[in-house]
Amino acid sequence: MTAAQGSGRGRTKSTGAPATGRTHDPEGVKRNILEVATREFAAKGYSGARVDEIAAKTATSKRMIYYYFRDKEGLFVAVLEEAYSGIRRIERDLDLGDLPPADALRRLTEFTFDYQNAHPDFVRLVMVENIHDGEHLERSERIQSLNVSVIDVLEAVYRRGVADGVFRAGIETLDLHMTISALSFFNVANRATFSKIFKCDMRSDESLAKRRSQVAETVVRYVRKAAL
Amino acid sequence: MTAAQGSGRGRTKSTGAPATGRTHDPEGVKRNILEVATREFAAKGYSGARVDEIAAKTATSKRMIYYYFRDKEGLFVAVLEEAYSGIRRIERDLDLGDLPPADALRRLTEFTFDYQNAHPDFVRLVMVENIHDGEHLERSERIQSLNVSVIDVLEAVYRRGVADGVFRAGIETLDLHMTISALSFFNVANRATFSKIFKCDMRSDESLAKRRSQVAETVVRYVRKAAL
DNA sequence: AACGCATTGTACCATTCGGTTCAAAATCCC
DNA sequence: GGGATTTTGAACCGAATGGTACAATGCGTT
Repeated sequence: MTAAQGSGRGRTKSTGAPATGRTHDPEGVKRNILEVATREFAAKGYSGARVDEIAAKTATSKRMIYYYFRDKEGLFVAVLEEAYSGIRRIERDLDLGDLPPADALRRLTEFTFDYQNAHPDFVRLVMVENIHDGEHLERSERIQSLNVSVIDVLEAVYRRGVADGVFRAGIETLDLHMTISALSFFNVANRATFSKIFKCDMRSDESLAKRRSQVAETVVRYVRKAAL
Repeated sequence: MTAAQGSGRGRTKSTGAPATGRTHDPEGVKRNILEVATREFAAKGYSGARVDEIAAKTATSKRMIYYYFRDKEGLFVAVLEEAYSGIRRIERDLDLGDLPPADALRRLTEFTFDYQNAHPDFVRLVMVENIHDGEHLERSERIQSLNVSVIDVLEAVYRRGVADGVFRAGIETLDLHMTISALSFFNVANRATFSKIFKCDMRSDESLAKRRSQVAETVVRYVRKAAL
């Protein structure tokens, strides 16, 4: 919060370096603010995050936060929107090719697991939002309108599996998705308390790889039609 | 925050009713504060909870909070300790009788699922603590010393299942517990966002019962030795 | 019946926090 | 190249917040 900003912001008048930094770069400024705010809200929760501190870690000033996002709540909603569109975008591009249903389901699960692990900030924001009963999520039209494509992908895989006779019938896609989410989410969300209480490491590459395959196995076994 | 406290606290001098309320009742006062604080921290997170508001909802005053718990952090740690000893106490008394391993595992899972559902405040406190990277949990000797008896119970059931040839070998108890926790936790923790995004109800008795049996089924299928 | 300690209430304080004022500077567009 | 508009910064503000000073009251003990 000291050196990163201040007097010499590297895009001032005299040296005249319009190369990278335009002096007016609204999108860049907004993006910058959102990135910093994402980290702060994820790290300290909604109330714990301080607008002043977010501003300090930004290349711009507090004034700009209020200029672009109106107030703290507006900023948080924007952060949430960004975070949610992140996964949705990736989910949409998820291509399971023509894998056999069980393999496709396994891959989809592992993908979810990996995504959550790679994006702890997203996971934490979801936690924060849940503490607040999803009130911000409710307020955002943009999030409401993001259609959840995982469900479709998952549905297709499941149907294929049932048709092939490898999956048992009667499972609802949403329930299946909930299982996948729950197992993936927990590993990131409850890492701190769980690992402290049970004195284990949940972040090492080995633990992650191991857990990842367990989660996938759990999901597949849940839908697989029992042999015999 | 209005009528519940104020002038007539029902235990004042003149009417002299020593029946219930002793004027000096440290334990009662502490308990009262902890109850209120639990609700507040669970509802609004650590930073979002206000000491003044907790005090206002108490039968006593802010002064007492600082007198007994030193500061806001001390209060939160005490709240966490209470919450954790809650489950531990129940876990300890969990008796699975001589149920066949699969049934015992199912019951243990359902028990965990039910407990979390019956104690959303506990779940939320764990979320809050995770947002803060478990720093308070680390500080509490009392929590550190609470031994986690579920693991022993689970271990016993699992071993019995392997011995009986109904469970496959090679599963670590801790991993199994993580699966049970994850599936139970999610339903309470992410209720708000999940139900809003997928437009479903996760609190009705039917959904809960349905989900409960799915979770148990998921766990059992994970450990059960595949027929054939 | 009075001492001393645990317990409680009131009023208050310093700081922090979200948010704003006011005006300057840079840019765009003609 | 100049005026309207957008973008930015520093200082400032009132309310809220965590925490305390101080005094007082009740209680068990002797």
